[in-house]
Amino acid sequence: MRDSTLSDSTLSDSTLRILLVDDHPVVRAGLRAVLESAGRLVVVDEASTAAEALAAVDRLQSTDGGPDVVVMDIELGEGPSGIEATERLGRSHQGVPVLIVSTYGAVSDVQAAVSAGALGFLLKDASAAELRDAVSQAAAGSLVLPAQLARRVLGGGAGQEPSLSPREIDILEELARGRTNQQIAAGLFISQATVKTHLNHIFGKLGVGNRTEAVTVARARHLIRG
Amino acid sequence: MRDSTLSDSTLSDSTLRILLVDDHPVVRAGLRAVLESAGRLVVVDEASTAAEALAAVDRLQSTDGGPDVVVMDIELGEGPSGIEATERLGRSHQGVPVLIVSTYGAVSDVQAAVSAGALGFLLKDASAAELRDAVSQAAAGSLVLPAQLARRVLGGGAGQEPSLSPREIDILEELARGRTNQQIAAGLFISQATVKTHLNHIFGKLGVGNRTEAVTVARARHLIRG
DNA sequence: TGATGGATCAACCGTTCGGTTGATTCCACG
DNA sequence: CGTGGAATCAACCGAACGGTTGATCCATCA
Repeated sequence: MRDSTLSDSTLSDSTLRILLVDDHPVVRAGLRAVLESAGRLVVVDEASTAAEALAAVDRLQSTDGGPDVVVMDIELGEGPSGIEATERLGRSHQGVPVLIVSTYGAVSDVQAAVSAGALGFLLKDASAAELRDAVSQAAAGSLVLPAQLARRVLGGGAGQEPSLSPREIDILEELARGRTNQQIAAGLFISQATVKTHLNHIFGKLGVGNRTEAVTVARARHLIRG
Repeated sequence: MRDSTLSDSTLSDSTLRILLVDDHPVVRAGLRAVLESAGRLVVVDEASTAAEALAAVDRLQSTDGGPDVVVMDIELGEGPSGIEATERLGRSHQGVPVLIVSTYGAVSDVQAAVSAGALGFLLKDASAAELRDAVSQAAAGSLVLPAQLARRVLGGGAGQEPSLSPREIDILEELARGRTNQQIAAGLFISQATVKTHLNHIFGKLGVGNRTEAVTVARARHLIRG
């Protein structure tokens, strides 16, 4: 499955190969420094966008057996968010453990991350040891949630996070740009009727009543960039 | 935490001593890795809050001649922001060059940083080379602003940043929550006509054509929370 | 193979929004 | 003391939105 000179099992003391995904070079350097400081973890590649991340996993899987863990920032600048990237990874490359790191610990973010298939959610103010432990746990298939987050997320114990389809995300992105239904229809080569159908589905899934609120909620849940 | 064997003058090609201020251990590690990768820069101390930063500068100045540059995150978690810390540093320890780093490049943030006395404003997605150059420039007393930010701040082409009135901000906050004009009117104890008037002013000032886009632009410019 | 869910489209209808014009009050600034 | 900006309100109208129902096509999946 991976570097055969070390081990071909998933022994807990073998080297863990990590793919870093963050749009900030500084943060990537920091994560790399922290992760590699203990010796057992090694960063085999870095990506700064969702697209790069997908490509990197592809490449790594076809040549090296793939990364053991993907450490992904929830925020990736312009393009798709870390949540979206995680969802896509889950659909195309099942079984790759993703650890989401974020600056803030909004309950909705954590829920969105877990719904998207992430095997962990860490804050950027986590200590080096916490980060390394979380990576190990994720590699072993365990879900890692710091106590303070877990309490808030599980304590609230509400409903499930409904997941939006890729097309619905497209619509949402257009919405955020202030486009009218007509403009969205033209831009996506579909009819206004279809746009309205998607919109109604989106409103239902997000629990909102209009487009403006939909954008706000989508942003808060990192479903779209921004 | 430092290295007195290198130099005690401020010659331009001597080692530059840096104080890092950021509340995220990962980001500090990243900044340190990037800054020290070239050899001429050395991080002599780190702080995670404004108070720690002030204390660190105090200590460094009384024992070693102080840091040559303070690299400060604009966001420092709970306590005072990097902007506030910069202001305080300017009042109590004149002459310490501060370089602000931020995730976003809101014009208002840049203006606030410069007003507070910062000698530079960098985005976290800056390259390693940009960061190191900016530190050198700041140490030499020059203001460093990446081209893309400078253009926006100095109004290269467009116009001034239109300022919204407090009432308009109120309206904008309600907009972001997805409220209808009727709901906004009720919530603010005014008529729908007034809401519409404010809305039209807002659209004009922000250069947008509808409420959804207005919220997006307002958020991007940090005019409202979120 | 039937079921499910995503994506597409249509027609209808009431509500809300956005644009415009014009007006009044209040306060700050010079 | 006038000027101007901010905030308030009214009335009108066309355009856009939101809700609803119902339908087709297609891929995936049990």
